[in-house]
Amino acid sequence: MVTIRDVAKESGVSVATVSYVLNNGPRAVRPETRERVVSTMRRLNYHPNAVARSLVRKRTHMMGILVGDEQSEIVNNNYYAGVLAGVFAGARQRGYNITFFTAASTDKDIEHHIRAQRPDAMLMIAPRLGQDLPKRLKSVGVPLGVVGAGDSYEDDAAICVDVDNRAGMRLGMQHLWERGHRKIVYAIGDPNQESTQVRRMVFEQVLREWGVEPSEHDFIAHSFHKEVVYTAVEQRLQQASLPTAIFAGNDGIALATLQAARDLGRRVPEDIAVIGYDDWPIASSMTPGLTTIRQPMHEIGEAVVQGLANLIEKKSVKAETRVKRFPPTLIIRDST
Amino acid sequence: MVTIRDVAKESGVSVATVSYVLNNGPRAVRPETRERVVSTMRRLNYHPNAVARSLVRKRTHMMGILVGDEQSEIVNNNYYAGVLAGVFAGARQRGYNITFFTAASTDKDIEHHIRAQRPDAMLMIAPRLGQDLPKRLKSVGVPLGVVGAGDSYEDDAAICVDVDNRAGMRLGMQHLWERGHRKIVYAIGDPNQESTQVRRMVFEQVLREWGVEPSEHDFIAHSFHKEVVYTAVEQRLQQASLPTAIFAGNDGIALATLQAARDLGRRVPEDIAVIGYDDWPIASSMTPGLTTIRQPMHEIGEAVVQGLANLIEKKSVKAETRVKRFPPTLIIRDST
DNA sequence: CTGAAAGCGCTTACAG
DNA sequence: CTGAAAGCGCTTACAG
Repeated sequence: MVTIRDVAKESGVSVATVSYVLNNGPRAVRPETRERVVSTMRRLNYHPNAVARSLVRKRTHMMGILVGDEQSEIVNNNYYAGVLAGVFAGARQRGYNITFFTAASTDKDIEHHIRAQRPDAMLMIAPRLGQDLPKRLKSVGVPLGVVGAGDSYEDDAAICVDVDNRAGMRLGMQHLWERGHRKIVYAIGDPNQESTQVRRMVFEQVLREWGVEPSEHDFIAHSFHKEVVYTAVEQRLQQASLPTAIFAGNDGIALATLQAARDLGRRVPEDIAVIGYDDWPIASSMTPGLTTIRQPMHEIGEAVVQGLANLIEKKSVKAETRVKRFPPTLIIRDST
Repeated sequence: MVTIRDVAKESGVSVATVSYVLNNGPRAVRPETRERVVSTMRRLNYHPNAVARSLVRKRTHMMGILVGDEQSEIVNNNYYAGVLAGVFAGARQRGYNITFFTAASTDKDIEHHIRAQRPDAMLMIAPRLGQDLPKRLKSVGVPLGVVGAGDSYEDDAAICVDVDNRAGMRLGMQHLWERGHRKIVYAIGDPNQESTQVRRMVFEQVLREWGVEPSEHDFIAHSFHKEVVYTAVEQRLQQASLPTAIFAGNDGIALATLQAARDLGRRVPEDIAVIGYDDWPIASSMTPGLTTIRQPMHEIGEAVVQGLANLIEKKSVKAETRVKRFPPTLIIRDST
């Protein structure tokens, strides 16, 4: 590998000078000298070693994401994947790489890993509630960007981006109301997610506004696993006092719901309406096409990275960009 | 940040000694000394700087993946995502991080980026054919692992892992034959993918074995985009000389195919049978449940990383592990 | 406008 | 068993 020293020697200048042409400053270099250096860099096929650079600059141009024991999110959760695509796009614009830290499992391990690797920032996508990692990161001094956790980590995260879940839930409920639905069951996701909590709250709130007192019976599944959802829907649809609509916690839950309804011979939306949340790419291909609440996953992913990049580079960020909420959209298809 | 020097001073030893206890060798340290060093490391909350380490060791413990202008694969291609999950699992086992290089677009950029970042290896998942990146990487000296490209990059890649596509295609064709299908259309994917090429070849071969001369008319779509597939299937199903079955290039194509058939009022499998390829997590949730050829995506992802790790660490790899083919499985559901 | 030198935080021969 | 020192490949004050 050719180093800065080789280029210096070959150009008859000092390594300092080579460095200054490499970085376009901060000190000026005489045009002829710069020319000469540039051409020998090209001739020797020189590429500055980013590792050495990181060491002295104390900046790795890398943002980290943790990947746990099971990496099922990437495969089974299109929200996660959609946000990730946005994260990559944002990282590309700002010149960051995205590193998945695989090695760690306990919070302590993770802290160790991060202190060792020196990412410029860390990212959490749809984290579970009640983790103390954000606090640890804060003490380590690595800025944290959190996506899809509402304001639950607002104190310890530098950037919080999410969809406006209250608005999204109301959008869906209002749509069901307009379609004449009064008896609605919520096939709700993992209670350990902030979004689940908020949406549940709004669901109950809206029910009360309709003059209906919500009960535990209105919630089923409590999980994102398709098998669990399938069974829960199957059971609920065979009990007395049938709902006319099911609100699904996300489009994955909606898919399992459609499947259970189909297997029971129920027509959607005639016998039972189904509405999802997220608008996964496959939503329009479901049978029937799924009505759902769209989250701008790509924009959300881009936004965290932009926010973090601003923070890293400008050392500060406007208060109104620290916490960002994107508006959801109601996408009406054939399932309601 | 506390450094090795702080620990040395605080323990009354040299930095060399601290380094040797840190790495458990290669030189022995007196037990009492080691004890003392370990405890001050803990007390000072010391975490060795991986960047500095990488600089001297010339090993980053990182494998890189390129992400292009559009990152749609992660969202729309469950094969890619499934392999990725396996890659993460393998990386975790062997102590590597996975970095997505976002910055580059041209091959030259990419080479530059890689020379700068110094990944221990690079990974390509389902790459398009005819790229010269593999050759460039070879000249850079970074080992390359290729997944899902058959043997097309065998000369320049260090590790090639894939499913046995010939076997997979035969499995599907034989199943269709047994179900009585003689007139089959192949909704084929992007011709720029090795898998597409191989499967097409086997498709034609099997047809000839059946005594049927394949024609251009037997292939439709030539793309992985669902809109393109939808339109192609829609048109084909309204022409004369209807097929009794459609073989889809992957499960995404199969989904769009099912959708088109449904919208035309065709019953699956009664009017038209559909078989997919890959076995995405949603395959069982389609309407009807999709018969498909399963690829062990997770194992494939793990295998590349294991192969590369062996290469990096042992400097060599057995010839039989350099190229690896996993057997596919026929998963029979309700669409055939 | 430019060079010589210190330093980033480690590892590892060299010498005892 | 251990320390002093060189070196990995850069950046950036310091001095001219």
